[in-house]
This record gives sequence, structure tokens and C-alpha cells, in this order.
Amino acid sequence: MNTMQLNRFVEVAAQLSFSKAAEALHVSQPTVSHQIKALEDELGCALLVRSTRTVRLTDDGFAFLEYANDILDLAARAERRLKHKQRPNSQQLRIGAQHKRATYP
Amino acid sequence: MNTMQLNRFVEVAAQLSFSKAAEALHVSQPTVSHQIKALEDELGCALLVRSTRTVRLTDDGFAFLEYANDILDLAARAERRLKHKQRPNSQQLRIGAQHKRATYP
DNA sequence: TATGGTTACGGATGCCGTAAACATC
DNA sequence: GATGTTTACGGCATCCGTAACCATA
Repeated sequence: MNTMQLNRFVEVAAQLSFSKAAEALHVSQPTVSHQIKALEDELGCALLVRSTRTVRLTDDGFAFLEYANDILDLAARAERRLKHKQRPNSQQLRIGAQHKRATYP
Repeated sequence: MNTMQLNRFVEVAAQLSFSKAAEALHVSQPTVSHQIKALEDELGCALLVRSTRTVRLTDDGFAFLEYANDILDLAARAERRLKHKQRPNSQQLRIGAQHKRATYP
């Protein structure tokens, strides 16, 4: 499992279209198809129902979409944290004065 | 970024040794070295300090370790959820009667 | 029949392991 | 000098894009 696959799945789920997702992601349509299939194979279940004209999420797809978004969010936080060389005590531009963050540290 | 890289990093961080991590993961030592380096390149910073005899985490490494564990945990939950074909209402062996789960759905 | 997803296929890239080189204790 | 990591390198697998195929509305 990798962030590329998750990105593609999230995009397809948002667009409900492989071709539009491919366009938005600047890759070819077969590439999206390949990677979604690889993800489905790894997970051992279908995430999407294709009927040549329409795409919709399976129940598993809905469930996994939440995880995918959470994982991508975590990965993005980690990258921002390290790439911007933030130190643990120098949080960036925190609006409001909450002492605990919502979900992840 | 992928779960393999994260797995290897977490293992190296646990063992504080590339060779022991490689042994535990049943891959060669250079493979671990390659993947950790790829991860560091992608993140744009060093996660580990190598001194040929000892390995220790950088500050960035400590920070990233938490994210890595969280991401791997999420990925594992997602896989368990889908591979075991659990339906949302048929949670497995829940001890106690909590109505909300602790962190993730 | 037209649209949209999948499969086939070829070239390029990447990955892993063996072997050699390198660095520290 | 011994231990442990990195670099070099070669074979194999994987990935991506073009093109062809296929299925549905």
C-alpha cells in the first residue's frame, strides 16, 4: 500500500470517474485503473463497482475511503512537519488557543 | 511513501540496527539501507544517524516515528476490516460496552 | 454507436540480493 | 582487524503510456 494508490482511489471516489480522476491527476486512465486494481488485489476486495458508464463505491469502498483519507492526512502532516523543519514546540500558525489538537498529535 | 518503507524504518528504530532489522524482516541489509534512504530522500531529511557501529534516531526521526506507527496502525486496521469482511455493525470481540471507539472508526 | 474502463504490450524505471568498498570502534 | 553500513552492479519485476479491446447506455 502506498500513498499514490490512496491518492488515486480518493480522487476516483471524488469524481466517480476513472477518466476524470486521471485527468485531474495528470496520469493516463489505464494507470489509474492499474493502481486501483493493485490496491483492490492487496486488500482482497472490490472498492468500486464499474459498469462502463458509471462508477460507484462498494460498501468496502466507503469504509476504506475513510481510512485512505486519514492515512493521507497523516502522511501529509508528517511531510509538512519534516520538510518545514518544525521543531515539536514551534507549531505553525495555530488559530485559537486549543491545547489539544483534534485527532492526531 | 509506502507501508514497506515505514515498516522497515520502525523496525530499525526498534532495533537500532540495520542488520538486526534486516534479519527480523527477512530481507537483506542493503535492502533496508536502500529503503530507509529512499524514505529520507522523499522526506528531505535524515531520520537516522549512522556511525558504522551505532544507529540512533535524529529529532526528525523521533517525530516521524510517531507518524509512521500511526499510519501503519491505520493501514493495518483498514486491511483487517476489509479482509475479514466485517460489516460496520458486526465488530469483533469487543470487551466492555463502550459505544464509541477510542480513536478510529 | 459512442463513451468509458480494461487488457495487451513494450520500453523504461526501480527493486532486491550478492559482492566489494568503506568507516569506526 | 572486526563489525556494520553504504555503494556498485546485474537480473528480475514492476510501472507507465499507447493502442487495441470490450461492455453498456
